[in-house]
Amino acid sequence: MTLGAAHQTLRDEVTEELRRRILSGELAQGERLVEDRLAAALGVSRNPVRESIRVLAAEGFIEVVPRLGATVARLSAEEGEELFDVRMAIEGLAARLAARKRDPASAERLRQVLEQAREAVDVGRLEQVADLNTAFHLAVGEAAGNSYLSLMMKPMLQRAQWVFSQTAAARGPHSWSEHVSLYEAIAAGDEDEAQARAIAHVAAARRSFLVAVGRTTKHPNDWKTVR
Amino acid sequence: MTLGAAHQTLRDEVTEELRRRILSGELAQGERLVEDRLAAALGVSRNPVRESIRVLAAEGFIEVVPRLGATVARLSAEEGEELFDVRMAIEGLAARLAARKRDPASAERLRQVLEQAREAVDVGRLEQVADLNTAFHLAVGEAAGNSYLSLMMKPMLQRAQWVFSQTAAARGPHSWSEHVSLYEAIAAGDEDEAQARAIAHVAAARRSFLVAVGRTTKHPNDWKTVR
DNA sequence: TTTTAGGAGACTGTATACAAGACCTGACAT
DNA sequence: ATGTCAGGTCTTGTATACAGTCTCCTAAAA
Repeated sequence: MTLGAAHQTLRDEVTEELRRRILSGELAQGERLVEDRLAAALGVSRNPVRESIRVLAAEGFIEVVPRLGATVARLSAEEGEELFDVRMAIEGLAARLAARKRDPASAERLRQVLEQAREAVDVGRLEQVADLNTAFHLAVGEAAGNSYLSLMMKPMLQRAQWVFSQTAAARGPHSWSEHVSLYEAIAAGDEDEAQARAIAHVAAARRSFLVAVGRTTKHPNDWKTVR
Repeated sequence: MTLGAAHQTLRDEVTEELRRRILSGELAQGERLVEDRLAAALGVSRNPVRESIRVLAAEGFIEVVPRLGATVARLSAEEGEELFDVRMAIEGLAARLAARKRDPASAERLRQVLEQAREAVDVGRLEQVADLNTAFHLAVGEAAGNSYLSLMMKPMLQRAQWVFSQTAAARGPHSWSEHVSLYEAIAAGDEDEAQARAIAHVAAARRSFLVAVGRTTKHPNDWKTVR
């Protein structure tokens, strides 16, 4: 394997690599995660792998049954949809708090991500766009200046990205104009507007998701694959 | 140690025990968690302890710095207050969804917890009351029938319990009448009312907290319902 | 044909062993 | 006084070893 030198510990590298593989679909829903195999594949011992599994389980990407082992979680269409309810509540709050705080550095960070995204969209690097989308939403969360909110949002947004990647439900460029208008409301310090736009944005994403699920699956409740 | 036989694996027992010790204050904020010592104290090897630490870190009860070790997280008064913002958003949503769903089994569960709480209050078992309070809020979350919401709420509510226990900011019996009225709104299927009562309940808890820490309220947070 | 017993293999759970980083201390130099 | 360097200790990171449990396959019994 080629675990980068960015991390200090193998368990962090393994955690990130496993999360990446799950988000990218390399590890399919329901797929069994055999510690030995993963360890061998990543060139490490079982220990870092096990610790990673606990973390990813706590974040909801993996399901663990004692003595039976770990599997990649399954996302039913219903669970996918449910996530949007949570996102609306959480991201609406994040946008409101961010607007209230109106921190210049955070605003700069948002602009930065938007700029990167515009480039990535132009060049058509779809993979990167998904990451930047997550980064933008996360940056709104950070801008709220609420540490527990940030802690919650990170796995939540990664899960959202997962839902989309598993559904082939990418959103068009209008998603980015929604981001821009959300940014503007935050920068203007308009709490109500910021919250409303964040909620509307997630609601739009939900509609895209539902359309995609309706299109790409024969049995809406059984769009999951595997095992 | 007296690890019960309720669990199948040591790591689950250790996780629960460590969480309990943190919530109860036996392990103080900022206290260093030395794996060897914990393992010896609990009569297990370091391995289950390490895995527990990862889980509790993901839940925000422990902070880990690679190669330096783990410490019990510190709760500033500000962080404690911030948690209430998140709770209002999340628990408001949970109450709304629970009212929408109106599941009889869930309602029964809520009644059950309320009944147990009434007994515990009568007998004056304060320790148990705190647990039942958390159990009630969690039951509302379960009643919403949203799996990711439940996943989020469990650590969030435990953290809330921690905030209160660390602040000696217990609430009086009126907290339970608020619970009852929340239950009634849910059972009646009144979404708006349920959400409003949940938010009001958390807001009241926030005021108790602020009084206990001797802090003046920054933002009354009067924002209304969502959706 | 269905059911059940039992045993081999695979895998997880737990413990132990070893490697390496971080911190402290004290001597010595500037 | 400040700095820094060496060594020893404490602790975490990682690997390996062993034990216990589950699965699955096979074959005998009903």
